[in-house]
Amino acid sequence: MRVRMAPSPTGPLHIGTARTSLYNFLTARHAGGTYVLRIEDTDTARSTLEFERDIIDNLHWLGITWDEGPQAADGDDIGPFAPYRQSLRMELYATEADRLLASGAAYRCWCTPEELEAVRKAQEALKQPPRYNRRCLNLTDAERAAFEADGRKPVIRFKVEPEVIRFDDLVRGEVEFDNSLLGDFVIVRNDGMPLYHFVVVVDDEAMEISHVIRGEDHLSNTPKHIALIRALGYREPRFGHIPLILNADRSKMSKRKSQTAMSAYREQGYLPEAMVNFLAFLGWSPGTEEEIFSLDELADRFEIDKVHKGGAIFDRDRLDHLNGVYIRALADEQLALRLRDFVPAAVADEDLVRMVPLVKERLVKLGDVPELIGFAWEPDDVVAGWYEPADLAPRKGGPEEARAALEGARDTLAALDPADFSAEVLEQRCRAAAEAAGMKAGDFFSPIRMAITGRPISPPLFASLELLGRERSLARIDDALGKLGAVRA
RNA sequence: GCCCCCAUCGUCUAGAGGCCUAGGACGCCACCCUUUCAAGGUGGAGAUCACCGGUUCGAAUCCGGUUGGGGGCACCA
Repeated sequence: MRVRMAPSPTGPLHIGTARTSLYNFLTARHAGGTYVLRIEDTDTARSTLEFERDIIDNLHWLGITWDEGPQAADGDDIGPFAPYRQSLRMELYATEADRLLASGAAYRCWCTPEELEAVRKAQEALKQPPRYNRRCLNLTDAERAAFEADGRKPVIRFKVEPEVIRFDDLVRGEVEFDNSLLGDFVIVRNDGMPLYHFVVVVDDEAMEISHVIRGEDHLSNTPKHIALIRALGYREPRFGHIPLILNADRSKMSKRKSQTAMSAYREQGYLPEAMVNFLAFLGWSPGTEEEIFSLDELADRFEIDKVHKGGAIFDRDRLDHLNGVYIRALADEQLALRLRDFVPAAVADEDLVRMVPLVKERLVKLGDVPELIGFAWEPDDVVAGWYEPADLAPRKGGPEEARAALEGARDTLAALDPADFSAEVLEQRCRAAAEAAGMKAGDFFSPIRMAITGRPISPPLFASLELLGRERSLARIDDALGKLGAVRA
């Protein structure tokens, strides 16, 4: 089995392309087949090396690897059928187009876009299906010469025969189309650039692809491909059309309505293993109630014929949940490593590891870490700037309660030997201080929380104090007391 | 407009004629735990399986139609 993914570098790696790539990858891995990456960059106006780099990098990030094709955006292609970039395979396409021309399966057409548009309009007015009227199919030599003399450059059209095309789709079963409804489509532009429907067929044959797994948006293009395959005398691969990933309104997932660039998810701190797990289940399930799967486990269990037919909405809530599951499953040191890029470089690695237990079960995305525990590395005055004096008051109480709690906390912390500055001792002493002040624990702790973390919600208070240390904790409590005093004066 | 595909809780799904008074998960609600927020635990609401007909002793599962949704019909991919 040889499968391939064929992204077009006309944009960053799209969630849908990633899922299609994943399904291809899993299919290949499951069967012990070969996986090929081919870059479809025949649209030179829109293709860029930057996008190619983004696609390859993010595919690698997900853990998807391939046996043949470019391994890096600016690296060499590896594999027996190199090159794997279509822009480098022009001679082959030219040769195959010539074969089609020679056999009469294709012909040159000199119609201009304006003429084509006029014909289309007329057909629509007559409620006829809009398709090419074959004006150039049987031109005389004189007519062709006239067009050439006119400076017109011809496109090459494939002559679609009126026949019913049937195929057994890997996920949809028997499907049939009536090609007599199709117009003769263009396979080579008038600037000599071959077009998608043509090159995809030529390359799949050249690269000996046995299974073509792609999005459902290509289902109705398949009869064109099969017609081309037959005209060229190629072997017909198996086709499998997987359902589309949808926007919340059930239209095809688009940049307009959803976040579609994989890099955006990566930057927010989604874990690749969570993304892979999530994507895999958008249109497939193992048929059991298990739902946490690693890439290897997926490769083991995935079967293309168990893929669903209906499209699936991209559900952020579910992705968030899965991401949390994967974050919590990480060992502290591992999580610290993953968090590295989301925390200022000035924060020492060992300090970062100490922060992990405080944030681990609160993180939805790695990128949430500054919001959760930024107080640990931000300077005291910055943290003090996060709240107003009034925010120090406990839920039920005012400045007086805040002052009482803060003063009680200051005395308690000041009396502690630095060696005893642990969450456990802190909690014990502070509870005692709350009782001495005649306050409920919650009311007593909340002003302290605000003073220490600058926020009304935070990781556990005493662990936060321990993390910060005695001096910085005291300084922040004094800052809070100062803000309180300023109000009173 | 034409062609094709699809259709189970709001969402992702289990379900291949009797195991289904339709199961799980996310989200939502309540309670428990608790210094806040999470995490965790327990419970709950939520689907006449789009609708109508047919086949069958029996249908979410098979067939037909209807409706709804989606995709495709480029000198884009």
